[in-house]
Amino acid sequence: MTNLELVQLIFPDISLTVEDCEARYPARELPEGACVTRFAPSPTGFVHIGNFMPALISYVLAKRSGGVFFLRNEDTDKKREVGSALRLIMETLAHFGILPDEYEADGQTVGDYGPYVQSERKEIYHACLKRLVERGRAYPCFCAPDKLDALRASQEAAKQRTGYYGTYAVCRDLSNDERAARIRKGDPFVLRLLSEGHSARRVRFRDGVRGETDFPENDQDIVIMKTGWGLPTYHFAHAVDDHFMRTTLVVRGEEWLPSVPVHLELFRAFGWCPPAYIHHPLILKRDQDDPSCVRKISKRKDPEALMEYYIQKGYPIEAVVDALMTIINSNFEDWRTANPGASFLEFPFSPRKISVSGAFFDLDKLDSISRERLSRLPAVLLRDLSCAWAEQYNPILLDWIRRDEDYYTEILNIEREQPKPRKDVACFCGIPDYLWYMYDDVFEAREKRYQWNEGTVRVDAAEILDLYLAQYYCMDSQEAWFGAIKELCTALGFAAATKDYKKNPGAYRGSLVDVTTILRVAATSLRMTFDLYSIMRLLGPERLRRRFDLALETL
RNA sequence: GGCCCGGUGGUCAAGCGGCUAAGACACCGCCCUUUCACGGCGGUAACACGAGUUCGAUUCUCGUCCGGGUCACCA
Repeated sequence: MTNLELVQLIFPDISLTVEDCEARYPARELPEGACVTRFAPSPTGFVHIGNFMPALISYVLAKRSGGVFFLRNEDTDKKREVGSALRLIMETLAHFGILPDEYEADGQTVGDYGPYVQSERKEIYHACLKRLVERGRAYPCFCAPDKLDALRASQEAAKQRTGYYGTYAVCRDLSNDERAARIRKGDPFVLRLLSEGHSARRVRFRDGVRGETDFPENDQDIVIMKTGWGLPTYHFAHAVDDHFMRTTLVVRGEEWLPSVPVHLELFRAFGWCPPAYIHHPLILKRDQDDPSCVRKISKRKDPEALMEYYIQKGYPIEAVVDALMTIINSNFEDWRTANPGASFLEFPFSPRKISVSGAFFDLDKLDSISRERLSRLPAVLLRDLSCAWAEQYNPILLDWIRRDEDYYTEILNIEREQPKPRKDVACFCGIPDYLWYMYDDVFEAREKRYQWNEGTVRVDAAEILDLYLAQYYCMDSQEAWFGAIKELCTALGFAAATKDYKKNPGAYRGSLVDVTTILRVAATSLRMTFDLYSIMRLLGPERLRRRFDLALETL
């Protein structure tokens, strides 16, 4: 039996050819130097930071070069597929401003190189598989999983390289007649690549991060079509899809580096030109339970591995992107300092500046970047962003905002729109802790400890608070108010200037700091708050009086 | 175990044969200050180890050690 007859037996219904595909997916007409990149997730759940990283790099590189960035749904593993995952992935990407030029969603296909869902590309894979079988570069393998397990075990015992290769590739040597007979009998089978590689020879290729690299050639007869629905494996789909979708640059994690020889052999088997590759370093994590263990950041163990984490916490998208870019590209931070307002797309991204070793993702650093960004936002913008976030993730904050948006905005505006704004909040979820005490019901309901200075006594505090409300509640301006505070100090025998007190502590009951601390703690229960004048002004005398009464009871 | 990729302060990292080895985050101290914060100034802290090449190695070579990745009909 000839290869052609065997092909007919395996793929009786496929009339599509590789040439048809070539014609259907012609080379893209793009400007010189434009790259075509893609994000190719498998729809198994939330977006992992390790997937977001290549998506971000791919997007930047495509956009900056005037190229195309597309989304391909790699749903060939039907066991792990989660139905809603693709939608979620697209939403997450969109949340961070990454919008693919070509994609398929809700039955809508955008772009000329689709379908963009692998399970819908079966005919294309089969056309390519046909070609390989015809040429004798692929063959059906009937080895059952348990047989392969046994093979591996025996190889390990004999200290041999494991895998399906050389003389271990027993189905290689089946005649086409035997193959046909078993197929007709209904025996399940996979299709394997017939590798022409030799492990003693080496393949050279250029990685965009590391430069020239070489590996032993692939000599494994890897599975290229799985049993069952006849879907391709990742390796095969990668070659076929990225060829016909005319991808010019594949960005993926370093964990793929060892399989490059496989991919190169696949491309060569078809006579196709492989894309350029960038293998970026992995994001690592020190294990909580075992600090000596460093590992790939993991969905299961590390909440911050999911992009969803940053959305839920309410980090501004620019901060997350900046934090990631800082890790990816060693000169991003300097650029950001020089261009604080620019979009990350303006950053002259150079693959050669991608670092080569794995990195810990530092949440402190993210917080710092985020604080900086949030502090530069006008109050109304922060109000809108945090409100939109609260609608999704924090009904309590939403309630506070909705009661009186202007009041909320005024609180946010305290010490904000000025050259050196406060940097108290790193994410929207930090806002309630920042301003809870400005809401009376929250303030009164919360169990709290009044952070009085050591030695503060009731009579002193009462005297200060009474006098303050009775005579010195002056709110014309910050200056007038502060003047009143000083006057109050003098009237009660406190030093109005800290320096005077330091010079001669015995001459006073205390200093202005003691007085303002009493006022602050009485008003908020806290020693650490934003500007006291603003708090007093927003609270007003009635609410203050009530708070002062409450406070005195704790002394 | 085989193959691969790495190894500069706690973290991210500049460096690309000659430097007192940048910077950022974190931490500590001081100053400023009505508190906090912001800001300013300063500080602690690093080239994994051993050979070689060289007048000279963080930088080049080799070895050792350590870490990571990968060896599926998962991607």
